[in-house]
Amino acid sequence: MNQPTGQEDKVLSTEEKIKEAARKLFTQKGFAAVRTRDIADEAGINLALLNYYFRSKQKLFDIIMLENFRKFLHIVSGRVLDDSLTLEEKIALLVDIEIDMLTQNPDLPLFVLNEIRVNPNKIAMEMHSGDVPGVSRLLAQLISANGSGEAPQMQPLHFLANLIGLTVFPFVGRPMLQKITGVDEDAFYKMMQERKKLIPIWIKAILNCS
Amino acid sequence: MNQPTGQEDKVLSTEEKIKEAARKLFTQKGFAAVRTRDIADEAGINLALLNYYFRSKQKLFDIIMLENFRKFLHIVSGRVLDDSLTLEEKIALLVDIEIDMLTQNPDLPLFVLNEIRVNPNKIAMEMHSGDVPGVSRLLAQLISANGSGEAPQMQPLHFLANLIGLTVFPFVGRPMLQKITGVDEDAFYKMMQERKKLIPIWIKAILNCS
DNA sequence: AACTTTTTTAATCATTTGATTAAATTATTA
DNA sequence: TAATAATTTAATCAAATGATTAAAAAAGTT
Repeated sequence: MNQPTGQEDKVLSTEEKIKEAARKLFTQKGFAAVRTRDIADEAGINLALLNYYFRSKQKLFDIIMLENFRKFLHIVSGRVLDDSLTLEEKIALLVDIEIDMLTQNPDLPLFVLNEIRVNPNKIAMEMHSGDVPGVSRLLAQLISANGSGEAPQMQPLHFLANLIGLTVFPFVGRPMLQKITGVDEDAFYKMMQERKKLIPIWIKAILNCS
Repeated sequence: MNQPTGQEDKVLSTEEKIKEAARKLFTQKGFAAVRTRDIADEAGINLALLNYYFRSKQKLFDIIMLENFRKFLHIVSGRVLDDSLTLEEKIALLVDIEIDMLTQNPDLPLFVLNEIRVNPNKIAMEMHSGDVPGVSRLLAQLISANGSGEAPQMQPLHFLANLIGLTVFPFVGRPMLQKITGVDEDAFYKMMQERKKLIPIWIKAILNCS
């Protein structure tokens, strides 16, 4: 009758309904701005069930936070990790994957960046002592490229800040950018698709100009 | 005896003490995560004085929000507005000013970006119907440069996203970037100073490569 | 069907929190 | 100095909020 028809959260267990409601609200507004009653209403369940399944608001939040972190960071590791691609190819792949992820989860980066600022240590173990798998290999590749004459030197932090900044920032600043430029939502997301091709070119230009 | 010695908030009126405490906490943690008692404690005043001087938590927050917005956006307009500088010169000036501002107010961008997301309309009038003075002139200059053969075409949104992304993002993502790259705080802020010179070069390279 | 376990509900608790009040203190004015 | 106004304080209120409880309903088991 009703297979996954599109958006409705049918055929979800109570526990899943709560979690999805919590994910939506927490990711949108952060821990402090969300009431447990908001979550219960959004999920369409009795308030007590939240505590029945998840013990406390904080424990529920922690689950969502961890999943959001993984979604934001682990994108990188999976496909970029193994292959023996060139630096340029990896960049192109990474940007492509990341922009798709951001298009589907536009609230994610602001949530993650806020959480990291509030609690820089809680994330520490998630990127196990500063080692997000894919990224560290990418940086190693950058450094070895630094040695060869191919591209001039660039500090890993500058490189990462540029790559993530160009990729992620437009999503974080979307309302501001739209307001200033007058671009509507459709056009905005089309331009984000354009950036899949543009950012790798720009990064290359940046690497070859200092 | 004690002139402005450096950091202490001496010789501040009660009203000013409350406002400074509120600015610090609200900018750091947002509206919902801050208690009026936190503000009173931080300011070292009686809780009732907050309402005596500012009526409500919301009204106090609105004042701080407006000032933070102006600080974040109006940087641009002042000095970049009048001069008859070239596009490149304006970019260099803008990046320089903005990085100094961000170094002194590292919490500002995340606060502003959060607020804009929560309430995109409240900001609308602050950048009066999409017209931040300095920026609109900058974009006009970009578009006219688009016409001349000097630099290839680039959409204003891409241009702005790149410029702001390269400039602002490192501050928003500082804890993450530090954790991944292992760069300590001193080195980080030194690199932000480097970016004053680097970003204009990079932007130029980006404009000349598509 | 009888019984047990799991899930759900409505009601309630204890704290927290934004705000107010009336009295006390300090500063200002006449 | 006396009177008046402004500021500050401690106590308190009412609503919001996270959490719990006991009973009811549903699902599962024998």
